[in-house]
Amino acid sequence: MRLLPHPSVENIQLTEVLRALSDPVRLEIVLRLAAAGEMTCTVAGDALGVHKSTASHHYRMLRESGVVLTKQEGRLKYMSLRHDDLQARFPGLLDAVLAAALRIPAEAHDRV
Amino acid sequence: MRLLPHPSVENIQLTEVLRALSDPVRLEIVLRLAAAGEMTCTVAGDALGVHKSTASHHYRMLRESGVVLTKQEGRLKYMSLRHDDLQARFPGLLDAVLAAALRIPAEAHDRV
DNA sequence: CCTATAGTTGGATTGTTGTCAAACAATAAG
DNA sequence: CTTATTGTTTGACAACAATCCAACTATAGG
Repeated sequence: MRLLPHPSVENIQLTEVLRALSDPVRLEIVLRLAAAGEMTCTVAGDALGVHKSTASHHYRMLRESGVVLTKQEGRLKYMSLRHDDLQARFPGLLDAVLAAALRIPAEAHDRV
Repeated sequence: MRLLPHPSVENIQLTEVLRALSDPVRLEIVLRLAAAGEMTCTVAGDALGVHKSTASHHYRMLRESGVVLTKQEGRLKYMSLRHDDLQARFPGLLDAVLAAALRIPAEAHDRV
């Protein structure tokens, strides 16, 4: 099991987290991770409507902003929300975003 | 007293709010509004380190995303946080962002 | 009417971002 | 070793965003 480079908890930046969550595709990925816990990139990126390289780009944004943790096992990469880290750094923020996103039809994240 | 065009509560988009709050300059403006309540653009934009036209651009972003309410009285424009509207639409979100931003030195919003 | 104040708009620039396509790398499995 | 699977990287491109400057609008006050 190999861990990819991530920002430490104290280096997670508020503006970068907000920026990461402000993209509809990334928000959808985060919602899936919140609903299903750890999942591979392929599963998380299924039927997102974007090219796999675009999805890969979003995985990196989410990882580098500190929103998700990625670990590699064999040829698979498992992503999971850094829920505890984010809760420690910005209490209530992720939960508020998740609740807000869930209260709205998924198609509306982009534009109503 | 004249009101500028704003999105209605139900048309406030989560991703647009997050996007609006993800800019250090705008986040600083929002912090000032949270601390001092209603204030004019000049006061809100004082010593932000950006040109007044840039600040004006940010005021519009904040208004069009639904974060602030702007009303004109004479030649002054007063901005205030749409705290109740945001609380109704995305409960806990603004408070979590404000708390997160306050817990960090202002200079760190950009980059530590 | 003239002038100062408050803020916006338009243009230009510079940098960032989201996207796809094609090529690549790494691993698992036959 | 060969092949299929998983995901990344690189390049290209268009759209967007932050910024400044200069010009503008609108209002208040003399």
